[in-house]
Amino acid sequence: MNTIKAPETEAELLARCQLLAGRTLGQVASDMGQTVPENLQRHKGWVGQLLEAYLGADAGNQAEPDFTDLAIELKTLPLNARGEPKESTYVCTVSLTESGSLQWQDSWVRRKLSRVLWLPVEADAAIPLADRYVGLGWIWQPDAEQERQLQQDWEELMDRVVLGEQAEISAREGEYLQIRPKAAHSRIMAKSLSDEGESSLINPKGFYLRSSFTRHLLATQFK
DNA sequence: TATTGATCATGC
DNA sequence: GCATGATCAATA
Repeated sequence: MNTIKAPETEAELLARCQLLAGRTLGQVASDMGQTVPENLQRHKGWVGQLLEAYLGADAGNQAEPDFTDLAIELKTLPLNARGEPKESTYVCTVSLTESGSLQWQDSWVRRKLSRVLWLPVEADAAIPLADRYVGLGWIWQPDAEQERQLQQDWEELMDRVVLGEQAEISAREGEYLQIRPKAAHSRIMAKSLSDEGESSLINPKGFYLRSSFTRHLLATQFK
């Protein structure tokens, strides 16, 4: 499979996005010397990893932005048949052990979302994987209002994590940012901090952006 | 049918 | 196990 060097400037990255726009996943996979899986049931991260490779993301599975030099995070935006975001977007794992002293300003969520390259991709189940078109990506930074919304949700959720209530947090909480299970399966256990400062075992959780939030981003970008 | 909770692949 | 990349599928 082919390897592509990381873009050196934001302009170079955007130029690559323009090459990508209007092409199908099958064409991109072919360029990269990859084969398209039959479906995504056993390849859930395939689209994201293919596009990372095509654009030259260099962070691999490190806890860093995809384009380390540019400090830009790449996220695909799966679209349904109506051209709206189909799924919530995974942001990062909930910090299990360092939750106590964390401030929004240096939180993992804020860092990851400070500069995001959104890349819309068709994800309607009726379209064969290889025939799905990639849209035009754009670089987003939260405006004051969006950041305020995210910070508010984040602080409410983190308050409960700090109180040792992480195990009880449900995906119903948070207006734009939610916490959901994030694991290989529901029986694996990770360390968390209980209210007594003891460690307890729960299943790991992650932060997600609700599709209502990304839908708004999309509408603002292409209005 | 939208949403919540569960699950799949990969690298170290 | 935990980080990356997400979508699947049961349920409300």
